[in-house]
Amino acid sequence: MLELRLVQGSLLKKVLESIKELVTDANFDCSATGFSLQAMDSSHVALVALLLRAEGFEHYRCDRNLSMGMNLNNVSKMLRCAGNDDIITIKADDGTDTVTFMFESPNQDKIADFEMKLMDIDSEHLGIPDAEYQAIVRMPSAEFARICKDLSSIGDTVIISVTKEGVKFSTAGDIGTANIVCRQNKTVDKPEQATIIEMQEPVSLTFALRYLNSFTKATPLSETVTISLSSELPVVVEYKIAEMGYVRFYLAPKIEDEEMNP
Amino acid sequence: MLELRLVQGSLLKKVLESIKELVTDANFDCSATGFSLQAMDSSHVALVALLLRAEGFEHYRCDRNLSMGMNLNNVSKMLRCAGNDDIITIKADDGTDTVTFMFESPNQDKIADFEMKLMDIDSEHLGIPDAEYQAIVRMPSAEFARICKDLSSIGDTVIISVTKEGVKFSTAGDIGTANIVCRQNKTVDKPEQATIIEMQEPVSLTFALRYLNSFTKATPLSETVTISLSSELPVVVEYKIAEMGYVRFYLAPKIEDEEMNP
DNA sequence: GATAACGAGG
DNA sequence: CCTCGTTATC
Repeated sequence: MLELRLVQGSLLKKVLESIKELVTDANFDCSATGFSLQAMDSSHVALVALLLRAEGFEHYRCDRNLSMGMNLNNVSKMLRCAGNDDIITIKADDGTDTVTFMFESPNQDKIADFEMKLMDIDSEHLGIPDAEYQAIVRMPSAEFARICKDLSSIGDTVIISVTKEGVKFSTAGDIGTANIVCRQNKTVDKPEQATIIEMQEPVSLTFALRYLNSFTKATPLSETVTISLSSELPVVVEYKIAEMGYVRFYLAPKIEDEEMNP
Repeated sequence: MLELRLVQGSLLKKVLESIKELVTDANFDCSATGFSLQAMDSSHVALVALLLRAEGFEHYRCDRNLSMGMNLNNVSKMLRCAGNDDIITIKADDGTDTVTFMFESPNQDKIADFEMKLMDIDSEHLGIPDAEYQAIVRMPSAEFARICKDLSSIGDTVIISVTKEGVKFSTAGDIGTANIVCRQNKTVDKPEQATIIEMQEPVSLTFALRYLNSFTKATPLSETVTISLSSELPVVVEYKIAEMGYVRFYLAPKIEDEEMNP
């Protein structure tokens, strides 16, 4: 028996909007500690990891570990039927192969329930090692989204270079080249407007903008994004979900030979 | 000679936006008592009835009954040229086959007139008997519109079931099922937010969501919608037009055999 | 032409 | 939070 009640239902709506472009089918894993998902994107290049900790729910009951396979587009269709201030409850009874999403309007006048069949999905649950990163950049998520969108109108890939002074995003395409430098800046009115760089050593890596632009669909989840970089390691683009967990996106850097012969 | 002056011209704009998706050509009937229209939708499944009473106009002159055939898309194109706070005058001289729409800006700085050829349209004017309905639901029009839109992302038809406690909208589709229950609620801040059920006996009927979604184009006309249901009778979805009349949509329920073999 | 996504205003 | 008006896209 599973019953998870989330008062801020809009959070779940945003989570699904942020990952459904990348992942079509995935298993949602429920345990006593939380609600999580890990899945490769359909072209097996990027990886999404979602965690919503049990403490973030108003009620969290999960009697035994459960892996529920769902088509994320269908989940998204159902969640779009929830109002932004609805309370969302996810239910699954033992011995059934369905999940129910229940939406309660704030004044309890409207109660909706949506039932969906679960699917069997093979998933290799990859252990993601905690790595030490050469550089970690924290910046406003809207600014990162704007940069990725802007650069993708010039080129297909971005070189992200971090030094102590700042982070540089560079691209090149048929029509020309572009460089956007964001300087470290801790002296701002609000901490979420800061750009902060924690650097062990300078690093410069190349990524496909197409995937980064998908990642930025998570921008509504957090004012801030954290980008963790190391040579030879996948970049981690993390959006924290207040009081509950995170959505993390992983993407392997392009190696230089690939850049020359795309 | 016909001359109708309507200070709140935006009303007429909204009326046309609400019915033009459903009906392409129709006769506008003018008599001493008011301005009305009755037409089937192009697939002959739904019926639209409009009434604007003479008292709602600032000037209303109609010397003899007149039936003016128009293409509603063309009328809508002209009315889109009127500002939302323009005063609209509809004119037709005897012995001509044209109608003139005149738009005056509030400060009288701009006066526009648009003349349109009338068309001959066969129309069987159906007498719509005043029926007793088993259940009449009054609810906020925006809420009804939201429900119809949400459910149509899951299924094609909706079962509307009314009991004393509330009204339930249910659908089923490939990805799952959905039920939305609205409880009767008279204790709200504003009367137009109430959901009120007048029920003689419980009723449950099935309708095509496609048509209901067209009906909800009339939502801007009224904060409130009234849904009148009886077994074997077409549902009536009514949007009252303040001080003037109404737009009513009629749609026959699907019978169960049709549900099974669509 | 209609819907979706975005940004501004109430 | 919702509504509107606009734009972009199919």
